[in-house]
Amino acid sequence: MIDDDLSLTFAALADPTRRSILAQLTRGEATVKELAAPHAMSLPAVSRHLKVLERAGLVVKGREAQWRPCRLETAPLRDVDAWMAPYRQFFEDRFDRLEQHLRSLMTDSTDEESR
Amino acid sequence: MIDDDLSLTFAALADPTRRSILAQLTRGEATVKELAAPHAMSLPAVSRHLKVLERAGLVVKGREAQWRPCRLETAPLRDVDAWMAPYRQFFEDRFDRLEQHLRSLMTDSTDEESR
DNA sequence: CATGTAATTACCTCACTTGTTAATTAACGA
DNA sequence: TCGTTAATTAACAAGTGAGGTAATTACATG
Repeated sequence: MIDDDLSLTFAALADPTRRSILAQLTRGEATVKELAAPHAMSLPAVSRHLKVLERAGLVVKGREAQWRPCRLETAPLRDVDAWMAPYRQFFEDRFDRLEQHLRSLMTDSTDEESR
Repeated sequence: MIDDDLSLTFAALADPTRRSILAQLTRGEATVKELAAPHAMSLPAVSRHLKVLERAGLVVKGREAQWRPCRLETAPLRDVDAWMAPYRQFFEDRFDRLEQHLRSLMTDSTDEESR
């Protein structure tokens, strides 16, 4: 994808293996081999997944001897969050309404207080 | 993509044209032709983009004579929002600190009311 | 019924992604 | 220096994505 940052980020997130890698990295730094371990996949494949995440800015790779400790970088996720903002009202309203509905159900079943 | 819902959603969002279409739909329903108008692209191309969005559940198409009024559906975005939750702590801390900083700047410059 | 409009489907092309195995680079350590 | 380990790169196959034009479907209307 020769696209913008947001497209790069979304494309990076559009793969279960890569999302799994990100989840792993929330538990701290890890080497490529460590990140590859839980995935039924060759090491080069995981290495390329990491490259995609790196290109999207979601992962930063360091160098320690022959290891490449990978670290989570959430800046692109903040951009996703910002992109979501205009859409949030479309589902947060309904959620609020649902929450309100559930709350009214509770008050109805237990005791009075109509509005 | 023979993947899960989240991958389908992220893949659908990983294209500027499709995100532009979603933005258009926040301003109300629109036909395929209307959605295609702002994009320097053939109608079939836009039709296929809509199919991707539809498959991801982000767009619902109705039928009115020969028109297919498209409507925004944000349920998948709520799933994205939920997926982001564990990562939010990694960047919201900083944002909260910024918000707090800005708020303190405001109260400092205008007048009192600390807590 | 013929015509025009909205939209999709068919067909083709080009480029990229994802996975594999084999080879290569880089660094440590006996 | 030789062998081992970590990781990447090379080379290949298969699948997918995105675009175009041409043909087709579906509906409305003169």
